[in-house]
Amino acid sequence: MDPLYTSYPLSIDNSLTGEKEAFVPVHEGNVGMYVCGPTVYSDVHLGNARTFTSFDMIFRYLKHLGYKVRYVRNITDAGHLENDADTGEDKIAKKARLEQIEPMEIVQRYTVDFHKVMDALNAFPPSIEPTATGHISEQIEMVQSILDKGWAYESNGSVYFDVTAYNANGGAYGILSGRKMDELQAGTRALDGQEEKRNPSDFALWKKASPSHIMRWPSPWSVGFPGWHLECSAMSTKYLGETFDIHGGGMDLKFPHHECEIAQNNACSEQKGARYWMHTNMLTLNGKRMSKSTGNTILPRELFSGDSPLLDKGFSPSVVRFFMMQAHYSSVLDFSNDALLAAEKGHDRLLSALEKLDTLDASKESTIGLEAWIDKCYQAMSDNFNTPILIAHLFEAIKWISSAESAIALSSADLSIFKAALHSFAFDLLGLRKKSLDAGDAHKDALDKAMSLVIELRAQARLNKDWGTADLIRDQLQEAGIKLKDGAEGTNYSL
RNA sequence: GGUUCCGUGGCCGAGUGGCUAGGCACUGGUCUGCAAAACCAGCUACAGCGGUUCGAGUCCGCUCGGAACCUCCA
Repeated sequence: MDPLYTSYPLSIDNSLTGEKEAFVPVHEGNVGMYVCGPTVYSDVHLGNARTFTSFDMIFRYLKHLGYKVRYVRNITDAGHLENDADTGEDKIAKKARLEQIEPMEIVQRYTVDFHKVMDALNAFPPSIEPTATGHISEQIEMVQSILDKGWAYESNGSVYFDVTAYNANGGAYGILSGRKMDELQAGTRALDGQEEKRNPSDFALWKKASPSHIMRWPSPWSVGFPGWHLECSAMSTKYLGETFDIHGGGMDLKFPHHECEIAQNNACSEQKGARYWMHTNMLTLNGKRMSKSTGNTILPRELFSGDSPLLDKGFSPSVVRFFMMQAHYSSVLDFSNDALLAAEKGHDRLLSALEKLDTLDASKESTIGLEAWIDKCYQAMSDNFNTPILIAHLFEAIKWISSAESAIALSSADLSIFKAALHSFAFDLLGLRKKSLDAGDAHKDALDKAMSLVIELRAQARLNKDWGTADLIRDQLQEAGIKLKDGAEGTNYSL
């Protein structure tokens, strides 16, 4: 049987060209995808979580289509300059000194935290999660190779990429972000080492370490650390090759980070690295950019627990994920208490319909066009991963399932196809998770038994028209966070 | 100031020139001891002003408003 990607060919909005393009991988049937990971010097924030959740969905769909995917997402644990430090000191080292611990201790703590958040959001780990500090020699080799080409120069122990020379020799710095060279000259500020550069738009490939800089490695030029953009070029090349399929990251990395990456890759191997660039959009909170200084910020764990002045309550990771999937990855998404509340209701309705799916009976014949429906779902996803459209189609199916009089009938063959399709769309692709999986099963069993007893007692009271007792039970349970739902076939409850 | 992008019904959010996206809220109904839940039905918007077109939410121009980037940032 042919893989799904032949029936539902994928198209991707390529930010390198600005066009939506048919996706054709370098090696048929295989996909190499590199996504810029987090800098692990503080708590992962919600924006990071959105980006990585989007790429998790993309990873899931690529695999679902039948591709063999190698998904590489790095951990940046070295090499970024502190923006408000005039020492040119490593971000991680600076924080370490403030907290009086080892840099790698910071890295470890926030890496673990990051993994916890992504796990809660039901994101698969990438195939490879390389660290910048684990790939210093590869980065040094890359610097050397660019120097050999003549597109970089050494200055006082540091090495800078020579943007002017690169562009004079056929390079296209600015190709991704649409920036023109002359526009890049203005508006620079007094960064450390600026006087070492020939040109303000040149960027560091290797930086000589100041005496206070803790993270440092020997190199042919100085004891120092790699430049801001080098790790991604080095690691994507190492694990995916000089030319690979997809490179992703947040929109904010487009310039300068990804622009520099392309230049570095191109300078080394005359390949541009990735053929398809995908940029996920930003997340705002109550219509504004998140900012710690104004208090307009929220951490994933605060979102889950509700421990924030901006929220009435906590939202389960599956609800958060559903909320994110209701918007397209390439659109700005605004987080707010009200929007989350609305998403939660939709999410819960979707999941309870999926539970009801198991109780559906098969008929002799099908009365709906199941094939056409499944086709629509795949076409939405294959059209640049349009999860909001997929969700709209899912709600159409929900209507079929939950109509009281069973508006539809499905043959037993179709019923199992229908079940399998819904499960794979909701759980395998969107990555939603059933609530019951969160609670311990033993507790759940015990609660079920206790509740059926309470429900039985209330049913007796109602039979005796003892409304006082019946309503007391209902109201007290409500206060305890348990909601009774009276239906035609008896009463059940939800937490 | 420059680059990129966005402004869709009460709210959130899809829309790839012509065919009701969807969710939440709301209103009516079914059900019900009451309520909730559930189910059924209704709710037709595209910032403003011009232009192109037989036809524009969708293309072009201008105006207003917003976002990201231009300095580390998903």
